[in-house]
Amino acid sequence: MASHRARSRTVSPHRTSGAIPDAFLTRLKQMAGLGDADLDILHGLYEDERSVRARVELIAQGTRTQRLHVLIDGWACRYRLLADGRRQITELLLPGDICDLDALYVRNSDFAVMTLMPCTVVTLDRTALRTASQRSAGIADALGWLGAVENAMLAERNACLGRRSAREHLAHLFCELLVRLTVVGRTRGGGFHMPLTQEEMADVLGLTSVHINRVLQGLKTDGLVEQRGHDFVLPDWNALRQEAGFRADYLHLEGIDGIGGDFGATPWAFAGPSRPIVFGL
Amino acid sequence: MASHRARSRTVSPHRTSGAIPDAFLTRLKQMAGLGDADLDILHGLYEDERSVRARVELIAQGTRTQRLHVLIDGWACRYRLLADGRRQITELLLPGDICDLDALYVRNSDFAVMTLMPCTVVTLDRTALRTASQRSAGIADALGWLGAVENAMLAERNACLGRRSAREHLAHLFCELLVRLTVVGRTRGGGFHMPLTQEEMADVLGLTSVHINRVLQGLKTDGLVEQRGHDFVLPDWNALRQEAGFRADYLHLEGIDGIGGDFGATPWAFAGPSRPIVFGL
DNA sequence: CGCGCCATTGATTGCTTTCAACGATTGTGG
DNA sequence: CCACAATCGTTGAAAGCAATCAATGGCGCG
Repeated sequence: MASHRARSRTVSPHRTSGAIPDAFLTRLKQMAGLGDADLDILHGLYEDERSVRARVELIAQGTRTQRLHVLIDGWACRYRLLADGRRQITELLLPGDICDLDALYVRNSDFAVMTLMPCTVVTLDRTALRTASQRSAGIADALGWLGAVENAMLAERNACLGRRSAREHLAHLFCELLVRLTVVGRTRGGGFHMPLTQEEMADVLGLTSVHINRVLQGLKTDGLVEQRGHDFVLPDWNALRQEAGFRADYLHLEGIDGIGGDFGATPWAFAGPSRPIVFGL
Repeated sequence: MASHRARSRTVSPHRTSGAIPDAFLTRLKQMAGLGDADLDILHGLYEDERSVRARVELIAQGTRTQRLHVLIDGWACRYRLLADGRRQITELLLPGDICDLDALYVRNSDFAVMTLMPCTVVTLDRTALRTASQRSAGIADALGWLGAVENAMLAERNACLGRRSAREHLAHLFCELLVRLTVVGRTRGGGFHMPLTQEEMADVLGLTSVHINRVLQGLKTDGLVEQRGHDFVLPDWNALRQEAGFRADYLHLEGIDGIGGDFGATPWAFAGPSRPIVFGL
C-alpha cells in the first residue's frame, strides 16, 4: 500500500553516447513529436528500472496503483479473468508500451498484466506524470495520443472478435504485430520474434489453442506465415494483409497532428531490412 | 472541409432556473468531480447544438475532423465496416457521451458514428478544448477519465466477444446499459428505453439478428428480461447479473480519485426508482 | 391500403469446441 | 551431460453453438 518513491536506480540520459533511446521515448518522439526537453522530463521520471522474468504478474486485477509501468523491453499482456477461469487477453504490450495508462485517472485496475518473456520495466509516479503533463502541453498531448491509439486498437480487435473468422483474425494479428514492432525497431527480415504460446494466442483471439494450431497451420501451408520456433516471418505481406482485411489506419502511424514518424506518407511505406514493406491501404 | 466556427446557437447556462444540467456536464461533475467553474468553461465551448434524426451518419469512417461531438440526448453508435460490408458496433453512445474523443489527438477517425434515434448533439472545437484542458487540470483529468473508462468498456467488450456465450454477452449488455443509463438518469422502474433493432444488437455482440432473436427469447422466457416494444425492464437484477457474470468495476463508478458520484460505495448500491439496485460484485 | 422494414420460426450447414491421446520440446536436477 | 518431468504442440473424432437459408407474420409509414 505505502508507496515507496525512492529512485532506486538512475538511468543514464536517453541521448547519451550513441546509445539507442529506449522504445518508449523513441515512439513518443516519432509519433507524438515530442521534443528533447519533454523527453528529458519523462526520462527523469523513470524509477525502479528492473528486469522481470517471464510469466510474472506485474499488476493484479482489482489492485490499486500509484504508479504506471512502462515496458522498455520485452512482451507482456493485459488480460481479464472471468469467474470460471476463462481468460481474455485484451492487449499485447510491446516494447515502448505503457502497461496501465488508465492508472493515471482511475484507481483500481480492472485488468491484470503479466510478462510473456523476460522484460525490462520502469515505473512512473502517477502524480508526477500528471504534474508533468500540466506543465508541458507536449507531454499531455503525447499521453492523450497513446490513449487514443490504445482505444483504436481495442476497437479494431472488437471488430476482429465479432466479425472476422479465426483465419482472418490470426492473419490480422500478425499484420498488426509487424507494424507495431517495426515502429519500435523490433523486426528483422520481414519477421519478428513472438514469445507467445499457442494457448496465449488463443486467449488473444478468443479461441482455443487447438483451433489456433489448425488455423496457423493453414496460414503456413498457404505460404502466408513461416515459423521457426518462436521466430515468425511473413513472406508475402500483401497476401497476408489481404487475407486479414488489414488496414493500418487505426494505428495512426501519421502521429499526432500528422507529425508522424519516419515512415513516410500514406500508404505508409518504408523499406524493411530485407525488402520494402507496405503497410496499409 | 472548411470548419465553420460560427456559434450558431448560444445555449443557456447549465445551472439556470432549475433546469436539469445536461447529461454530459452532470456526468463530469459526478464522476470526475468537476467544479462549476470548469463546467462553465466547457459549457461555453458548446457550439452548433442541433437535433439529428435517427439513422443519420454523424461521422464518416476515415474522415478528418476539427471538432468533437457530444451527445446531449439520444443514442448513437460507433462502428467499423469491413470491406465486404460486415459491421461491428464498437460502442453504444448514450446521453452524456462524447462520440469521438479520439479526435482530440488523432486526425482521421477510424470509425463511423450513426444516430440510433433522434438525438441532440453539440460540438466542441478540438483546439479550444485542448487549450481549456491546458488551463484547467480539472478538465484535463476529466477528459483523461472519460478516455480511460472508454478503454475499459472496450476491453470488457473484448472479453465478452472472446470469452462469453451469446446468452451471457446479451445479459451483460443489458447490465451495462442499466448502469450507464442510471448514471445519466435515463432509467425508469428498473428498465429503460432501448431504440436498437435486433440487427443492431447483433452488430454490437458480433452475432446475427436471427440468433439475437432466439437468445433474447431465452432471457425473456427465464424472466430475466421483459420487453414491450423498445422498452425493456430487468425484473431480477441479481439473477441477470449472475447470468452475465457482470461486475461493474470496469465502469469506474467510483470516479476519478474516488470522488465519484452519488451512488455510494462498493458494492455500488443505490435505490432505483422502484427497488434497491445493487451494481456489481 | 400497400409497401417495406423488422421480428419470428424452422431446417440445415458449418465453424469452433471439446475430449482424448500422443509426440515434441524445454527446462531442471541428479 | 544425461534423464526425467512438465509444458507445449499436434492430431483425430464427436458434439455444440451460431450462421445461413428460406419463408411467414407483424407493424408503421406514406
